[in-house]
Amino acid sequence: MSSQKRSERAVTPMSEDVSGWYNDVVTRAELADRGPAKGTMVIRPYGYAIWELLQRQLDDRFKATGHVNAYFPLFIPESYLRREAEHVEGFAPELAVVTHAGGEELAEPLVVRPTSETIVGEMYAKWISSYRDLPILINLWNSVVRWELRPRMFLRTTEFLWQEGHTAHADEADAMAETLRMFDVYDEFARNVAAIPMVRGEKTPGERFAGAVRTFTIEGMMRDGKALQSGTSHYLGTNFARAFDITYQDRENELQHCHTTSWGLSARMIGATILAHGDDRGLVLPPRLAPHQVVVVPIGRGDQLDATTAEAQRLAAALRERDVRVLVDTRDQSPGFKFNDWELKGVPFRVELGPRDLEAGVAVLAQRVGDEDEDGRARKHPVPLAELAAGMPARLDAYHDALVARAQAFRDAHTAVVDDLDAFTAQVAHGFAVALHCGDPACEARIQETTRATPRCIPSEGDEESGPCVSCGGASAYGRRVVFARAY
RNA sequence: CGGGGUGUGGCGCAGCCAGGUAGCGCACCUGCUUUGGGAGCAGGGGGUCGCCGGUUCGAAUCCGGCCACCCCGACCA
Repeated sequence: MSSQKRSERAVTPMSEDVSGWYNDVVTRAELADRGPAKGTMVIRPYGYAIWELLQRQLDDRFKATGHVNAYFPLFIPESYLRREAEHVEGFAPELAVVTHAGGEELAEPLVVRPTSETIVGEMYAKWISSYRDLPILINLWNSVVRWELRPRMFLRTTEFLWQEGHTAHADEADAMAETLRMFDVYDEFARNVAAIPMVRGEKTPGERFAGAVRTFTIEGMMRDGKALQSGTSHYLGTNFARAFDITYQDRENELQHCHTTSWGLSARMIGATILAHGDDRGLVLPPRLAPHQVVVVPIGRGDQLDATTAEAQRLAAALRERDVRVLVDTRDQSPGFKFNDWELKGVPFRVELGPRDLEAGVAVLAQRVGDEDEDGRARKHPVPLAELAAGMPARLDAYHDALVARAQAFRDAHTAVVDDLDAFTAQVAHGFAVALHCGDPACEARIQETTRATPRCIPSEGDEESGPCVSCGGASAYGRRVVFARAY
């Protein structure tokens, strides 16, 4: 093939233009497409299959920790938002408001939910009256709308899919335990399902959720060294309980305010997966989020193709028996086309099955990443057909572990402790800077202005340390170092 | 909202400077040949040239205005 043809089909190299690369991968791998209205996107079947896998595995974890699902309305009376001062202030700029409906102006405008704390609070107030009603542990799978100035598919769209958990508890200890429990669930999920080792920690006051007392976050490092907030868990104290009268009578017959929590993880996690694992060939999917973990490509023509296709189907059946998601690609395309197509789509393992292989009783196995030759091409290994299916679950697990290790190594290589502003500025250009900070919001703002980096979190793991602020030289806050990075 | 860029078949582009009614590659359809890294040949379908107005015998092309989208900032899961 001519090199011209090739470059036309390949995605924009990541090294050249990360945004261009990202857009190419999302559209060419058929994960999503832009919707007609600004900031909207259509999640295509391949992308939605990833979402369904993510959703199911996360939902299992919610159920295992005692939560139940429910559905709350899309429309919220505007006045509800106003009841919690910080909450309104935080969300006012990105609200979509419905003022007309049924051909008439509404008596009270309705906001399209940007998040559901307020309407959940209103209903919880109605449902909770005794300590016997607590805790209440509800999760919502829905979409929310936040009017974004600069949309990017999966990372920041006007409407996005997510889940939001909302819980109410008798006291702070209970609510804090819940906040941290779900924080752990997110962290574990990110590592064990999305294969992304997260930096976990607490948000600084300036970065906290509007209306929260404490916010915990998992931050992933993308291949360009930028941070992506990938899940947050909030302890809301009694802020919403006081705003919405969520009260209960305790054993002593005293009226008490509930302590509430909320926690959310969105389809942005798909964006995180793309940006954390992808390469110049396209998408790299972790096996537990891959709609097809194995694709089998039968090769040959005429009767030979019939024979290899039949064998491919037998192999696929054996793989399915072991709960491997497998697809036999019987499209009327050349084998080379299929190899490239499935590499672009990030499928972990590819099996080639040709006449020569049938003869030898083997199949040719290649993996998407982690086993390349000098030219960067996936090595091909003949594997006895009889052993392929039985060994696949272990191979998938090993592949997952290798992705985690690779991402971890990348993150470590792009994270550095820095103690002066020059080193800080250089570091955030390509990774995370771990620095002492005074905690002054004005100082945070100055850092962002000059370096475009923001405090991502105060890491949960980390030695106690104090000293001069990396920026202003004032006394450090938090008793430990803060992770700074440019963020998506 | 500031700075940069782009609008021409589904996608990527040329044509515009020197106006004459649209072309290339990919994709698509049909047929034959092919199938171990993006197949070949032949035939074919598909475009109000972002929108509105102006100049002109005639506008994708020149002039004025508007709009949309993308990228980089400010806001954000």
